[in-house]
Amino acid sequence: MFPAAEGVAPAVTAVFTTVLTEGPISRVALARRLGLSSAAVTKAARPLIEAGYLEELAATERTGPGAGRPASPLAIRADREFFVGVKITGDELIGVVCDLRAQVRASAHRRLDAADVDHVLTQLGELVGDLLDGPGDYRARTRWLGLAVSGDVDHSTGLVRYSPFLRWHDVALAERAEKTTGLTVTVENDVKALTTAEQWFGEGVGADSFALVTVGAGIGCGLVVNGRIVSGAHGVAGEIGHISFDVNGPDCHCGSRGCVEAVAGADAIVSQARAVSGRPSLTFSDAVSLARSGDAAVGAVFARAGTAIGAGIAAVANLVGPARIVVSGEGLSAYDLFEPHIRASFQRQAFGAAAECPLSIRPLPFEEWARGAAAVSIKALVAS
Amino acid sequence: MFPAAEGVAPAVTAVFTTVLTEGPISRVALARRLGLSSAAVTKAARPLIEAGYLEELAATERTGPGAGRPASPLAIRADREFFVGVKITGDELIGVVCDLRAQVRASAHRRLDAADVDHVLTQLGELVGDLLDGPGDYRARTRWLGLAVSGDVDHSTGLVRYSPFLRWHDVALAERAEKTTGLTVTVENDVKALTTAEQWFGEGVGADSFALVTVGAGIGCGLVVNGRIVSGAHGVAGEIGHISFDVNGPDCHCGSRGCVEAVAGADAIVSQARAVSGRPSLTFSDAVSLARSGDAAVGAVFARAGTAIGAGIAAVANLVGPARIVVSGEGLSAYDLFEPHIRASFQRQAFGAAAECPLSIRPLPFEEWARGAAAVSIKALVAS
DNA sequence: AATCAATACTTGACGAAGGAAATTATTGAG
DNA sequence: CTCAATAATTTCCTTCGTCAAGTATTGATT
Repeated sequence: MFPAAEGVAPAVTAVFTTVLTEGPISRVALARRLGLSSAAVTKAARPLIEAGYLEELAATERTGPGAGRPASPLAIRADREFFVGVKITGDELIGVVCDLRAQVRASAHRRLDAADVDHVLTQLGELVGDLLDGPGDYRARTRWLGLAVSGDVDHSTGLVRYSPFLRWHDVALAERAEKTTGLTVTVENDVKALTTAEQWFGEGVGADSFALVTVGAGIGCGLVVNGRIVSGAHGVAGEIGHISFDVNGPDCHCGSRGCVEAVAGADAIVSQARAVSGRPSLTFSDAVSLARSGDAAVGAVFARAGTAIGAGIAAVANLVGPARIVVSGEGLSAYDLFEPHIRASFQRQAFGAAAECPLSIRPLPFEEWARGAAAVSIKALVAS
Repeated sequence: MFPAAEGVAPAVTAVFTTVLTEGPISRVALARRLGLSSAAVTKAARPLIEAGYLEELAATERTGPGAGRPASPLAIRADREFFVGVKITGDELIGVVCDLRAQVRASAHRRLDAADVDHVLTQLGELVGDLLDGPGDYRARTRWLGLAVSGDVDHSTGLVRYSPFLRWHDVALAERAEKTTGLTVTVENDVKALTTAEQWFGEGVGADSFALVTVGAGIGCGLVVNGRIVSGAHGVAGEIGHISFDVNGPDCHCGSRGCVEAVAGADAIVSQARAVSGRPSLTFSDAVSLARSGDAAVGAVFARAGTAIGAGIAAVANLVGPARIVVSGEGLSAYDLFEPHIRASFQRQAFGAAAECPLSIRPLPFEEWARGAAAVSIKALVAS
């Protein structure tokens, strides 16, 4: 399988991971970066090159003084292997094929008529078939399938303990999906999957700690601290949506009041917008249009939501002090309406140097969720 | 120095750390616990025993089936080495001598007339002399001094970057204290030091993650996630005191409003108690007495403070999901006034399973800060 | 052009660390 | 008094990574 599979040589994994995340890099630079001797890097790189996972690039133009043998950087051979990632929602499957660098090569989706496990698996099997047997001829070079599900997921066993949106309890999803597809399956919580993608292939690269905040139906948060994802001892972590920033705020379905989600969740925004506009059938995109066309009352709803999100982000910054924070999600398709209020609120409530934490605020293509699932399976390959 | 000093054998450190924190434990149990072969544990334990750090206890009564050779558990020889820990505040030095198990063997303190570095160092030298040359004859078996300071501290270099209470900027404290005392000095932020003590020798033992909340002049929080202390990329972490739980709450000195500290800090409690009681010179202990004797208005001040602390703790639980939370600090000498409100507020705002996180609420002897400093130096010994 | 310094990489001998399996130690049960 | 069970140790071996020496490839200097 993977060159380091049996007898796991730490250096092999370290070298591969570093080349994967920090791009073409010479052996000497790797040695410095990893605290290894250059001899160790040479030895670790060889099986990876022989197995086709790495390749040597032509010497690049020199930097520094000018004398000396030029480096021949190691790079990932992105098309050595492909990975399928699928995000499972209550009414849809979104699937992608990614290469080793987590670049999306193909995508497809399927509507779900029901969320029962059998139906989902049937559709999943067909979706994977469409992706792998369609143009691109990925089938032969694909062994892994990553699934992303919202809710409480045990990544190590592939068990979905409880997923409220899907109404699943204790579903052995990895096992069943392996039977259906013949691929090796990883299952992960959707926010954690997205966080993994960001950690290895996005803005989290090189950062020892960072936070990813997702804004959509719910407000979630994936956390990386000391280079590792935070899971929560009781299965709860990153519940930024249920931090209360206003003791007198509106009731939240969780039983508390003034939660971020009760003000900034998609449902909350729609119902507030309906109330202030007097239009009971208004949708989220109607609200966005109204706000953009200058409706002050609806604009204030978005402002209030942005302020709440900023408060939640400030709490993250004050508590764990991530190196950077990415704010993303479907809700941020209207990010122009949120952004200034998120930033202002964050600056107001971040304590001292925490206010220096860079925020990236950007919308999130829905495919990203599926890409996150694929990223988890890439990580699983490396660990295998 | 330490048996594993040169050529750092990971197993030696792992064995020592585990015996230190998880008490007398047999080699076989250690092997299971650490994922090592029993042969490796035998080899790692030998130099530790020879150096006098560990000893073999007599076989204990058996558990389980009943047949087989009884285990001879390994235990720390607590009096093998002693450690001085000193907490430096703006007007006092509190010092202790601890043994290897971080048990306090002696303590002393000194008032400070000024907080300038020279004066502090002079007093520190005398305090250390008093502790080591007094009864107990610790001098010969003491090589380490741990210092705990509030503010921004670079533990790796022993530099105090900025300490607001002491008004210190960029003081090379470790270096200077080593010259003064002749001991090897570690410097750490006071809350982190206390957290270390709790992680290795207190309620954090065995927990992969936990939080320590200190209630006093300020409200602080030390966090351990995935077994490691959280430091914050920008030097800020655990600032639970500046999480806002009420957008319309009172102004805080940090520039925001409704911060936990602005309601539950010692100063905030005193000034609120003065306002409601109409006694402008009332002290913190006066407020405690009034509340305990049934003064409803002053009682409400404490209730409000407890509610604020509970909100902050709920934010920690929702975000990082620690295995347990310890609430402690000078302010909790009046913990009977806080406790029910902390718990009620926590339960209300903790999301889902986060509410299952056990809270330990207890007062904190002031010496504990100094013990924390000593614990950091014990950790430094092990890492050396 | 020949040489040299500088840097990148490779090779092979060595040593440290930990594992596997056999061996010794010590107990309780039959 | 033997046997089964568990704990600890010993011996031998593999693996991993370092060290130091050597090869490769460049620009600069003579």
